[in-house]
Amino acid sequence: MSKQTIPTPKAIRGTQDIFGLEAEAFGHVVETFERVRKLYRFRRVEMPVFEKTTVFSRSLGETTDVVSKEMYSFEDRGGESLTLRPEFTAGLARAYLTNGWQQHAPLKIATHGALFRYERPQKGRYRQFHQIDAEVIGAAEPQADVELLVMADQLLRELGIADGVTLNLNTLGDAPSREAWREALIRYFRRYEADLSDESKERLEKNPLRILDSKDPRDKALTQTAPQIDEYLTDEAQDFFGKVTAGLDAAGVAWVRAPALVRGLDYYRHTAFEFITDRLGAQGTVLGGGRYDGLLEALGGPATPAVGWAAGIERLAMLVADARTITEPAADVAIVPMGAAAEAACLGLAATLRRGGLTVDMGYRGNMKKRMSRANESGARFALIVGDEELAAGEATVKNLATGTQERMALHAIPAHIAA
RNA sequence: GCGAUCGUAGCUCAGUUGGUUAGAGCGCCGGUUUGUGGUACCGGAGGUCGGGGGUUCGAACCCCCUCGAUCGCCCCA
Repeated sequence: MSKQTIPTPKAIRGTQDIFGLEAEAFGHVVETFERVRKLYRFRRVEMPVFEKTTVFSRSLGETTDVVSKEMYSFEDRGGESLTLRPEFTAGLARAYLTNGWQQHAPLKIATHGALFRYERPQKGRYRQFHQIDAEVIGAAEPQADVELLVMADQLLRELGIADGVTLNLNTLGDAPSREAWREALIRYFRRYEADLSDESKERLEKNPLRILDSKDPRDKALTQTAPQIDEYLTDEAQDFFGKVTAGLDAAGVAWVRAPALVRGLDYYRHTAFEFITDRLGAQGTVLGGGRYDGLLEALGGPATPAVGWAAGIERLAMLVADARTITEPAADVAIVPMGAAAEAACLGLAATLRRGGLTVDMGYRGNMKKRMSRANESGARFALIVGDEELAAGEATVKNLATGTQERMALHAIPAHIAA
């Protein structure tokens, strides 16, 4: 562009500047979420983007990858370790405990905003990314799981991206079920340890459930015949899962059982789910969540059942943009003043029309040809041309940009003409 | 953190085995038209070839480093 001696700073890796149509798609996702969440009476929450590091390290577990290498942590001037939130749930749980929101239990809340993880960027995966999030805290009932899932389903439908998206559903059972299953898996995989991929050999020690969703063909051969959670579900856990699936069926939400869908951390119980699309490659999960009875205790609170989900706005926006359901809003009218006197008068005209709810474009500069050209690009149905002649008569020339026909008209008659 | 592919104009890309002043389309600006857009024609601006180093008489092209992007792995709480 120019010979600069001052180098322009570049954007941070993994961040994005979202503009125009993409930003419209992004906003559409958030607006749709806001609308749907109100239908289900989820209350809005605004949260800080940073917390004490312990909020995340305790709730997520010190040894998880997220905590050990993916958090943006720093010390403030008082020497306290703070962290940009890598997820919503831990902060919401903290707020629930520190603000006494127990009084509202069961509390249905929703929020959205930026999250930060120090990861290698990929399609639909960024270091600063954005999610919408819904949680029910203080409800042990399967109805909470159902309500969240039905809401998620409705959201995807209203976004027009439900085609090609499948709800994958699993249960991890209650604590005894989960523990029995976990031990059975360890016994099973230890027998075939030599045949496992290197990653899964390590998972066997750290996070055995994760072997089940390994992509390595060597592992896949073994996971086929691995013990299933169903064999280890207690009656209570079975009953819980049955109520969730029955609720989904009653609400007309399609789902498939995904026995390999797991959550690594111990406090995950019962329901685990992901809405997965076939259109985003390796980043196919479009919305995911589950029940996390036990998290609140990890933060020093009383035993509190909770369930929730989150969805990446960028990924949803990509699907929305692919579906071509989004356009940048067109103007209703474009005003084309000619001359200084007309320009001043047109500021008044523009304000009047906008106060009346019309979308109005009026350029800052340019000759008439240029302004007409801009009027055309704005998508306006009408151009209002005001020169000295019109001004003197209290009129404007109203040009229909689609047909090219135009007529002189009194200013006060314009709103009705446009509305017609 | 690991692997692969790729960085040329605002955008999408071309650029021969290394060989003069690096091209096209779209977009942008101006003109044909100083009160009329969308079409057409004419003209113009715009490039440290991502950055640095090296090889060579000569590098957009070859080599090394680096930054970034894309795709995948790990991970996805």
